[in-house]
Formats: sequence, C-alpha cells, structure tokens
Amino acid sequence: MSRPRLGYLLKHANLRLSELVGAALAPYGIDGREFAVLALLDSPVPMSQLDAARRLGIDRTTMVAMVDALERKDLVRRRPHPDDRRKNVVEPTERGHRTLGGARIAVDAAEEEFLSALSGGDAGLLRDVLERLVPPPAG
Amino acid sequence: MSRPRLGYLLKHANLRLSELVGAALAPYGIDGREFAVLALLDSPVPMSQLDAARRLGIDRTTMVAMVDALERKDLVRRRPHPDDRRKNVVEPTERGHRTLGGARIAVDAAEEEFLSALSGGDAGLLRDVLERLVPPPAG
DNA sequence: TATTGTTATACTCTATAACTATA
DNA sequence: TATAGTTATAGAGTATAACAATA
Repeated sequence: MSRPRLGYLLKHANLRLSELVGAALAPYGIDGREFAVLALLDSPVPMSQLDAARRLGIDRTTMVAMVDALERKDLVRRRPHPDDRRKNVVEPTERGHRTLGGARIAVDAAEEEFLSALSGGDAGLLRDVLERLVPPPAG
Repeated sequence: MSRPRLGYLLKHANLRLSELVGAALAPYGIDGREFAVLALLDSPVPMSQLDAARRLGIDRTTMVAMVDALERKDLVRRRPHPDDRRKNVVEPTERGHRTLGGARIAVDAAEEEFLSALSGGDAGLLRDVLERLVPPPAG
C-alpha cells in the first residue's frame, strides 16, 4: 500500500498525544489547552490576555473563555494592569502554582510515553525539526 | 524563553500544512479532507464507505458526509456491492480521476513547500519518525 | 483613532444515538 | 444478532462582528 500522507501523520500524531496528555492531566482537573495557558501565565513578566493569546497563536476571544475557565477553578486571577487600565494582568493563584507543579510532571511523562517508540536521539531530532517548520510565536 | 511544548509544535505544524494544502487544492474545488478520501478511493480493490472510514481513522457518519460532497461534485460514484447489498462500493468518476491527477501534484508541491526549511534527509527522517509514532490505519 | 477585553453569534469538524436494510 | 449506510442531533473548538472602556 502507499505511504500515508504527511497530513494524516501529523493529524494522528496530534490526536494520540492529545489523548495521552488529556489522560495525564485529568487528575488535575484541567485539559491540555488549559495547561498550556496556565504554564504560559506562570511567567516572571506579567502577561495580558492578548499577550498570552498571541504567544499561543489563538484568538483573544478564545483566550477570554480560557481565562474564565481557569479563574472559575481558582487557578488564575485577573487584576488590572497598573499602567494601562485597558489590560488585565493574568497570573496563577497559589492553587494554580501548586497545580502546575504536578501537571508539568504529568505532561512530561505523557510526552515521554508518546515518544517511547523512538530513541532519545530521534525524539530530540523530531523536536528540532518541528521547531524549524513552525513559525515562532508572535510577541 | 522556554522551548515550545510538543503539542504546540504538532498543532501548528498541522495548521501550516493545512493552509498550504488548502490553497494548493482550491483550484480543484476540493479541500484536504476530500482529497484524502478521493485519493484513497482511487484503489484497485473496491472499497466500501466503512473500509474508507477505517483507513482514514474517521467515523462512518463523517464518511457519509464526505462521500455526499464528492458525489455532488461528480468526483465519486456510489454503486451497490455485488455480493453484499448492505455495502456501497465508492469509486472515482472519470472526472474524479482527472481531478486527482492534478490534485496529487498540487499536494506534493504543497508538502514540499511545507518541508522547504529542511534538508532532504531531515524531511525523510520526519516522515519515518512520524510513522513510528502513529498507529497504522485499521483494515 | 487604535487597542483591550468582552459578548453574542456562527461556523467547522466530529461523534453519539437511533433508524432502515440487509446479512 | 450483527453490520452498513443514513439521519438527526449535539458537542468541541474556533473565529467574526460589534460594543464599552481606555489609551
């Protein structure tokens, strides 16, 4: 039979990784997308919703819903930006930090499982190659 | 800054490839998903809708809609399976074959553009590595 | 005038449940 | 009883348009 298309491979690689990450994060009450936002907001420089949205390549209206969900779970907090009152500074709560601690380890383990069919060298190479294919985050 | 997560890289690699393939296929009046179905149905062995769905890892109800769309465009034809009247044999029409001829070249070019930041060796390696990460199609 | 956050809304993709017809 | 196709429907996930507050 013919080889699978690149699009098929990327789509299904994505699906499989999403399943593994989703299962790994379930005990923490968040999904992969919420984890990505939470991890990004755990930053030394204060980040507005728009900053975060640009970094993740999603729309600012989507970010509103993500931050809403994280705030409902008491994992992040909105506060007004001191110098520009149009902006929110969004930052993890104490609970958010604790959650993130465990969640990072869980996600690392899920990625490791996803890559377990590869040698360490090939796994690293996959990362390097993908980074060269993907436009760097804006901001 | 920290390195992007594997999930981010796979998602955005997918998005970029989809855009390129979508643009390449626009002149043929089909999108990437329809192309995948049409290319799969262009097979020496007759394929039912369920066969095709399993191969692409999508639901059979999704396949109904895809075949509907391709049939409306006169690119495929349903006919009853000679030995099992529960099944449809779905096969490209003459127009489907002609469309596929050009579309394959367009998609190959789009993939090449997607991979253009990589050496030929790295591009081949990406394929090999992804194939090892993705479960092979059922059937 | 432009930017940030927000809301309402709509669109795409996909799956689940229930039905029909065949086996 | 199980399978193939179909329909109706619902759920993610996402974006566009329009608005208020602020710059």
